[in-house]
Amino acid sequence: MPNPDARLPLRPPVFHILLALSTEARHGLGIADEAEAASQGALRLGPGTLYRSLDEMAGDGLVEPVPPPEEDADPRRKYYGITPAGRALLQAEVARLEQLTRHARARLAGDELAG
Amino acid sequence: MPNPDARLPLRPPVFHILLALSTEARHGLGIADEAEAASQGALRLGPGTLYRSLDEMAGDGLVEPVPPPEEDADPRRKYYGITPAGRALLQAEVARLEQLTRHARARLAGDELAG
DNA sequence: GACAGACATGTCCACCGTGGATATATCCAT
DNA sequence: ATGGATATATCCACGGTGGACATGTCTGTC
Repeated sequence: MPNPDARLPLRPPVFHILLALSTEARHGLGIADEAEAASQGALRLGPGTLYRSLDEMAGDGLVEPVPPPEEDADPRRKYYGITPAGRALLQAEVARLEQLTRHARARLAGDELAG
Repeated sequence: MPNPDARLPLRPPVFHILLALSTEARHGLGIADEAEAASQGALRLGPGTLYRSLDEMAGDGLVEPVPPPEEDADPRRKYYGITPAGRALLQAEVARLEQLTRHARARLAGDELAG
């Protein structure tokens, strides 16, 4: 992945899945729960989007199956971890969003008065 | 609009149209050009999305038709300006994106080494 | 040990937004 | 006057979304 920017912008489900996996490996529904909590309920990841995205992302090398982090984990759960390529792509997207918000902030300068 | 957050997140075209209008009134294609320049070519606003979005946003009171800013402007051009409601919504979305990037940055702490 | 309900993954389908193609009209330059 | 560029507007095929549904498995209770 010489140029992650070519894959940007990330679709919201892909972004939130990468973000949820950035701290630790999780299983499908655990990712959805984490994404919903992190966005304060704003994002609801339906099963269709969730599992299809995970398949695609695994095919693209952004995430990969990993063994369960706990010995006695529910064997139905399939855990995924983020790959270096996935982390690089997440960083590129965050940088892009930061640039976007900086640009917007510069344009909205002075509007704080209007609350 | 007592609670702008209820309309979040904004679809990318709506966000970029509001952003392009945040500094000055513009006409349709001028908005598309500005949005493309501001995103360094990353966003291409097709005519379908552009004019449909403008119609919807005008119906929602986010933008409104305004007289041409120049006396000798091309009469074919239809200029739009951002309304207070549109500006409030744009601010809410920027705040949401900032919170999202802060959250992501906190999780990616230490990754700068991998650059 | 059998049953019921919850949990986890996976598939299918209808809806919606996107953006390119196309159409129409008008402006500007030669 | 003619041709190319500009501007708005509509139409349609494509892709993504997410809810409904299906299947299988685990856990708790009696």
